[in-house]
Amino acid sequence: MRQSRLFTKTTKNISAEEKSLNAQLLTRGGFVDKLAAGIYTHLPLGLRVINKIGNIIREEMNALGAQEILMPALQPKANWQVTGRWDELDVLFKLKGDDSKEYALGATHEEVVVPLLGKFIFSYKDLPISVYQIQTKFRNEKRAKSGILRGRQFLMKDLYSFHADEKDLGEFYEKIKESYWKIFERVGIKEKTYLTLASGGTFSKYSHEFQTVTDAGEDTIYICKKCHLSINKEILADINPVCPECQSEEFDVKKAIEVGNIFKLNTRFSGPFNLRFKDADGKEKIIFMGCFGIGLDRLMGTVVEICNDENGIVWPANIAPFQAHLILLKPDDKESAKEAENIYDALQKADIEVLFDDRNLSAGIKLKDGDLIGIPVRLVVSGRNKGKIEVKERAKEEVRLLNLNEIIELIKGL
RNA sequence: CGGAGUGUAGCGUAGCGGCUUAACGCGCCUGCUUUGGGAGCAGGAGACCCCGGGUUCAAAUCCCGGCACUCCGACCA
Repeated sequence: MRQSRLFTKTTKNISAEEKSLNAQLLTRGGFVDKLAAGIYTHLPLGLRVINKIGNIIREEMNALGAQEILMPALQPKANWQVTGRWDELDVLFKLKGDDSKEYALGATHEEVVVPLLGKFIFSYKDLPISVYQIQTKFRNEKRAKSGILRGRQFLMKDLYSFHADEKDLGEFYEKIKESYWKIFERVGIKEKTYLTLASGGTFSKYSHEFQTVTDAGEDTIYICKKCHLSINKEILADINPVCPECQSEEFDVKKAIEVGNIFKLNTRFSGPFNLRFKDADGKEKIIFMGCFGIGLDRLMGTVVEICNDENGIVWPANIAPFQAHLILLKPDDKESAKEAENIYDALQKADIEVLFDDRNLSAGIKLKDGDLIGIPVRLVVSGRNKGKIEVKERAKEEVRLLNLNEIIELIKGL
């Protein structure tokens, strides 16, 4: 894509009121725009990141055999009354149509997915099954905060699994854990992420959260020095002061942000909706469920909180908005302009996503913008280096002169 | 939902009761000069000073009430 055609612009001036680092960098770089507290537009660069995160999640969910669907955000009151959550769930947005029928905006989708699957699951032969979606969630947070980390509207991957018994649910739960680790590895935050024992809410005693350590986090976790399992402060009183996994009593205390949460719902929702199946022995049995979430916006914000330096964002290669940032430093120099056009074409033919800064602006602006936007590989064409292209990786200091083939190899290897 | 702070041009800010005809920086437009780390000169456009009420000869400025945003806390299936 030609940067001269990108309608968003970077800016130096953002409100002193915006304290959150992820919001500062994403706003300055033109990735997001805030409409209201906790409500953001994804601009072209930001949407590309979100889509890459979404596709990584899709690949891992599909690998588990889960099937992608898309459920409605607008949900009838009646469904929420079945589970009692119309009155219980204080973050639920409620609204009335002209006909005075009442609706909820989906804060989560158990109330839709359970009756949905009830239309298709009859026999033990239909189990297990899992479905997921990537969809907008609405939660009326009393206080939106931390930039895109806690919004009132956000994209979430939520997967719901259906099982014949508790044992099968437990096995699937372990598989999801592995799958989540792969996702967090691919988006570049695995090293700072800890499996964390947390409250199970109203569903079960405990759940597991994937908590990524950053000072921007809202949660406090106790990381076991011995086995690296961590414990959310919220339940520490229950099991204090011993790690359930290894009995160690030594912890590192850190702030962290919850990037994923996995629950054994058991029969909390299959019960009220009477979701049953006929087992091989001819008996009607209740279905066991699990639910498994990852917030996409929050994941993007978490990556930004971790991957940055004083000059801007440093995107991990797998989720960067583009793979390469080609910068034509002196657009008036016809020879290097032609060279840059040729490189642009060649990279695109090699199937590399490239942002081409062809703007007629000063060198300083272009280089600063490049660092702020944070694309992993920067290619500078200035007419200075005949036959070679100046290459700098965003995460490194070193500048190298390479030819086109070497560059393509470098980018594909990241 | 409690506490605190802040709302002035597209953005960031100054001005906080009378030399105010609302100023400065960024951005934007014109022209010229520039081009390896947010360039220079000259000219120009752009503001219901958040909304509503009040005090006063006089309100961006003081008072009251909204609304919005930010931070702290509570909350966070």
